[in-house]
Amino acid sequence: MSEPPGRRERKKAATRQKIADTALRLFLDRGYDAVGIRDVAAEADVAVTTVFAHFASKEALVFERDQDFEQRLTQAVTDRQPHEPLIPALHREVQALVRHCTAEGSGPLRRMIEGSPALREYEESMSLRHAQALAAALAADPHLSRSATACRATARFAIDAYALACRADDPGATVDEVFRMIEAAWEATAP
Amino acid sequence: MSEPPGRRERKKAATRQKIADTALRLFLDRGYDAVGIRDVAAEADVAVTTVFAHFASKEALVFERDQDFEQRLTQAVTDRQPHEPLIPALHREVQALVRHCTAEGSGPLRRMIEGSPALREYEESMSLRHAQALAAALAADPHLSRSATACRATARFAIDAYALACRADDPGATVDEVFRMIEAAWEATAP
DNA sequence: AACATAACCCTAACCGTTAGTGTTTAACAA
DNA sequence: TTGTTAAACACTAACGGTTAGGGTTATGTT
Repeated sequence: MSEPPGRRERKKAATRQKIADTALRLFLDRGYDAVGIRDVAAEADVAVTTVFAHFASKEALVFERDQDFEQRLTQAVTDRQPHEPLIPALHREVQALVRHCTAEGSGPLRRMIEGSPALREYEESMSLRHAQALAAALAADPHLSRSATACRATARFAIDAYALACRADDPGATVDEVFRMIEAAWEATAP
Repeated sequence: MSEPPGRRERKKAATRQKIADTALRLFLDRGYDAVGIRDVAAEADVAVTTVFAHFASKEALVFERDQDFEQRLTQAVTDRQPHEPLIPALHREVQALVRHCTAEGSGPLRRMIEGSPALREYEESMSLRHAQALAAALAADPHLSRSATACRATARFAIDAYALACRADDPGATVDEVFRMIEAAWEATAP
């Protein structure tokens, strides 16, 4: 799984990193809309096509850091202790994810995202994909035996909790409050 | 509120309608991605700039029909009988909206939307705005006196119900099931 | 009649994104 | 070592959504 990477892969990773770093720096410096892909490419000293060889879109440059979001969510479900109830495990993980997204130093980045419709849309779209992955994980858990609809709804509710908390005055309390609601909703689906 | 519209406004409305109709026809005919804005403009016999004077984006052309979605949702809350409990009223309205979106003849349109990432993203984005409007309506209701977080969460849950049902095998049953969950979640927030 | 302006047109461009077509260079086999 | 292959990258040109700039026409108003 982890062969010592050759020079080629190291160079590729370095190029990718350089592009991402340059982009984020320029975006935070001059504003997301004021920086074009051509600017990023020039500053990173690569061709425009190379940027798109590493990142699917301009928006993707901004969300380089949190790629494992989806994995962490689904693992919170699949890797929890046997017989540990679902909702507290999910609650804990969402709490952790929210802390990460509202951590010291993430302020300017969040402000930039909230300030750009394109970035907000992109983030929502990511969230929906994560909700679908989480729904699949819930549906696959043999201990849970709930309907597909219940799984899908609960997954979306959990993502809602995350989204609301990231923008709330008191993120921690928001996660707790919404998860009290989710707990009740989940119980209402018991077979 | 409703002065008899002059010739000018009538012509404007006619132009808008012609653009929307032409666009939808071409999209359903040849596929959303295969039709460019320049094609729509040419077929509707208007300038490209005129298209964007009436519609904010290419995607907006597709969703011309359901503009009153947001209004219907919030009115279901504000216009309900005095002392009528919130959730059943919301449940009924969402049920109606889902029926509208899964009605006979809406199939091709839905398939087109689901088939285009751009259209899906746009619809999500609309939904989020609707959720915010609904949350505001909930927060403004003097009979409800719930926290802002509870209102926001419930609003998003209701939108989730709509979104899930529109894509479900049995839309009606899906709305009912998710609203059973929402009812429980809402009760859990009682002061 | 004279004016103001809303609605529209045309052109040219900007920007994200992609296709097509080389060129370099790391990885590897002979 | 040398030759081969394929990945990574560069360059150019274009496409499609979107907008700015600047002009024309027709409508409502004085």
